[in-house]
Amino acid sequence: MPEGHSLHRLARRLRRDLVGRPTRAWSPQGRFAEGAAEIDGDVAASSDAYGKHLVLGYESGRLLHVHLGLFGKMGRRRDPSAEPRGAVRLRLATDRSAWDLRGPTACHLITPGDLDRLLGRLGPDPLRPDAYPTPALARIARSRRTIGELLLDQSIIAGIGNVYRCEILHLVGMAPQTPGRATGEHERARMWDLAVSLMAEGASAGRIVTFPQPSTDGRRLYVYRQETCGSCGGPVTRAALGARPAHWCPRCQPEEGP
DNA sequence: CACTCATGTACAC
DNA sequence: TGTACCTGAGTGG
Repeated sequence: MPEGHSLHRLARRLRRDLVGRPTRAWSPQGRFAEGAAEIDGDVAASSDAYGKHLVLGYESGRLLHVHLGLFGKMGRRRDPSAEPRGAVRLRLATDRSAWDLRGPTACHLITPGDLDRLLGRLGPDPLRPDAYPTPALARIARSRRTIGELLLDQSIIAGIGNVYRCEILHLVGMAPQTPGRATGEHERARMWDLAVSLMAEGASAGRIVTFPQPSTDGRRLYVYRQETCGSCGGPVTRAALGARPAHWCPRCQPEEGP
């Protein structure tokens, strides 16, 4: 699940649950024992998502940075004293609940300088109200890289993952191989607007839905990991683009010139 | 049941 | 460039 929408949803739930409360922290699995000890008992002050990154702030000024990666999870337990199950990297518990972090790519305490550097290498996040997309869209307009690669580059736009990339390209009718510089201004603006609206819906719903609901066959996506295209019913093509498999409909998303 | 693959980085080499 | 992360949905036997 963890594209940007999941992290924003998680940040909101953690904010509701943790902020303002003294929070016990420890590492049942042991791999974050020292970091957890540093924030143990601290009062949580903020919970924010930036693209796919989660940052919890504490009243002491300490900052906890989490990136879930591909299969990291952070799940809520109602009973704060419930026994952790499995490989729990970090448990955060207040008087009302506990949160268990498993399998993250990153879980570190960071300095304000680290946070600045992190934010400095992220592009605008469609889910942040202050996001300013103009320079990012201009970079796409100048780039010889493919639009499929550019949409996954977190330093251009932060928070889009493989599902949203494929779905957004379908909705604008563009093949992922299209060079950034071959995209039109209107198409670039529409890709950004789609990212904003689709990811906001995903954050509220808790899952990615791009196909109009209710769909008769339970379909939620047009092309990502689909056999047939949700628009025309034709076969969906799958091919690695950069490191990751892209899915698109060659009929609805024709390749354009360079 | 065993096995593969996945919504993604981070780091070792 | 390859591997770690070590979850969980889906597939096949």
